Amino acid sequence: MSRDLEGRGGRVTLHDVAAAAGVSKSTVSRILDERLPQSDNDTARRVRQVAADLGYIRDISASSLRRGKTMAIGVIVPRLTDTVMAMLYEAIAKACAKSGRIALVATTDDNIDADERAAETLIQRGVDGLILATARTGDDLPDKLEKRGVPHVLALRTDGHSPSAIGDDRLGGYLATRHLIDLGHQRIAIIAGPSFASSSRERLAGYKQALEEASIALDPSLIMESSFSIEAGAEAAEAIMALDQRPTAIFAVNDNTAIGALSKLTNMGITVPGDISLVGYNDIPIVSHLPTPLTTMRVPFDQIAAAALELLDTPPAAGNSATMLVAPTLIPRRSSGRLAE
Amino acid sequence: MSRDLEGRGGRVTLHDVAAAAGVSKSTVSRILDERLPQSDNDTARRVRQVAADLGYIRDISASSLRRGKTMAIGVIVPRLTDTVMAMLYEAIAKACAKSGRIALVATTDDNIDADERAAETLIQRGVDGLILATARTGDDLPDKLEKRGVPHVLALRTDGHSPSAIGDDRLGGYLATRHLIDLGHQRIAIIAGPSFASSSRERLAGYKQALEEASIALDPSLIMESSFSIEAGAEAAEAIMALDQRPTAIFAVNDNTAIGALSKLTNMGITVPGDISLVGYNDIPIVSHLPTPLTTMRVPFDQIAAAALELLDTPPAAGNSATMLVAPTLIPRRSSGRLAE
DNA sequence: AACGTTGCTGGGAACGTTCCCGTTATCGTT
DNA sequence: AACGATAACGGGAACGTTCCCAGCAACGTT
Repeated sequence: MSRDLEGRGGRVTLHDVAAAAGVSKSTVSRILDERLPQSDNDTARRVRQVAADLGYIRDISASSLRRGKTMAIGVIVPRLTDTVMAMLYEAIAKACAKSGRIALVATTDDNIDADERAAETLIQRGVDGLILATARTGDDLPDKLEKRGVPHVLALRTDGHSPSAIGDDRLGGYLATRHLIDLGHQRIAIIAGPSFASSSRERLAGYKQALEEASIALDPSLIMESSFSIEAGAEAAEAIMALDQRPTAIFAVNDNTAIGALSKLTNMGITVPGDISLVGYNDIPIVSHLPTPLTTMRVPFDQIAAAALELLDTPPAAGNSATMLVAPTLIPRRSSGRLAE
Repeated sequence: MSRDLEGRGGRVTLHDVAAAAGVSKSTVSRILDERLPQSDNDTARRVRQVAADLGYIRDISASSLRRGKTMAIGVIVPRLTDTVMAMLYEAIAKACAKSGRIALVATTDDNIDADERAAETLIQRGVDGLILATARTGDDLPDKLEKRGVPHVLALRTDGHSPSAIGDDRLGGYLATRHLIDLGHQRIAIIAGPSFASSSRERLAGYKQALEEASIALDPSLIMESSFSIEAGAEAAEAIMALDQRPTAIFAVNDNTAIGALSKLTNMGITVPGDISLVGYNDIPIVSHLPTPLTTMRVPFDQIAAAALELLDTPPAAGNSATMLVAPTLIPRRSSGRLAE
């Protein structure tokens, strides 16, 4: 009632709360410290009440300055319009929220310079660590970060030596291909994605492994390198269908290329799964709603996000494995069917 | 060479730079202030050089504390896995970067409580302003923000009185419908979206306006309320096709519902555009790659983002129009065709 | 030669929080 | 009743930056 401070244009500070509650600002600070076990003192309760009444909000800048931490994590992805990246980011954001942190995101458009610029921007923002989903072979950003002492983790893709939280892409590639083999397919093409990404390389490796295990000879002409885009999927499908000996099934490195392939096949008058079976990867929301719902591999982004944060928080001891793998699961849908004899 | 400070575990501060350059920290601060016109003094150049050599990075927490600004803008969207929202966010992030700001994003999953929580989170993070893409009728968040003195703008959707940067949805609805009418269609259904969003309401209004202008009687049974989801589009399409008198064209309130509709129609053996024409809204990347590329309205998200920031920076004088409209354009593709006689 | 202008400089007080540390209160033990 | 242990508290110095203000030199004007 007799508070004449609050009108003062400015914000409610710790000092104001302290004055109103009749204690020192140190005490208020201690009581409102979310890291300490919440005391249910008499004063504690009163102070919390007063703080709430006054609408006190801790000034994060002052807090961060003093604590030396911002409780912010930087996330770098190629683009958010790629639903896979949006899913990853949302998972990371949710995991961050659980530990009172916030995830800042920057995009690079798959431009390798933008990658460094994005990192710089986020570092200037004072993030406590960086999660990179843009790793590609020959990218030295992780090493630079290492040298500068910036905590960082790779997600979804790995460079082979930096701490990484990734899906088990080899297993995924194996399971997807194995699924097609189990359906009777022998001649299976792969839209292989770019070789600069560990995810595509590993999925390809899993594909080869499944073929070998089933004693199916590897036909190099069935391996179509591509990018991750819808268009690349369409082009690859076209190239595959131009082969002398057409395959009866296609494993696409991700849902985007699968969508492109599906589109192209439909336009060529080739039915899925009637004429050809198709498997994608990632299980982005849209693929279950396509005219032909897509068989795909589901990746537990929540676990990848959690693993990434864990790696950031407790960097693995040198020599220890710094890669956390999470297993994908097959989601069978209509786009893959038994081979017609 | 003779710098023994930098080893000290910690960061390079203004003080270190000042010492190394032989000037006071005030001078360094002034020279490195990015808001002032860049002076090309003799000392200025030297200080900048020293700062770069030492790898000085301004502590954003300290800076924000002192300046009373964080140069961060909060963005609240339902979800980023909705490509429209991802596009909007990327546009905002880019616009922010131009003015040295960063965009923090929070998602609500279309949950109205999460809306307030998201705002709270971002405010606690000290954002200088908030951009809301979640406005719905009956939502009092904008008013609460107004009362608390938190600068804010609505984007994509408006509540009718808060400052808003939106597409001209009525025009868009009109143009889309008009396009179908021009192709000879008379019986046009609309998958109308949710009535809680101004965007769907206005697109519906535009639809009605186009019909009226063409003297086509409005048939209420052709108006299907829905959500914004793919599934809702499929359901709506099914309902529309169950009508006694089927329409020859459908205008879907957004691309998602159009995709759902397309999917359902295909599965019902109804061809697009052979049996029925279809128009979507937003031009998300995927729709140009569908088996039947989708005719849709393109929304200039860059302009919406720029307008939103402008409204945040220079709040319109009371009484002045607080709504900035940007016009969408029709992108004709294969999904809409001339009515077969 | 005295005077205001202009431009650059450095000292030092903020910004709001956290955290160290010395003080005081509370309690159970001998 | 005296004592040590434990817990809660308050004063005050940081954290790194910005910004006000006074000082000072250089300059052109009267």
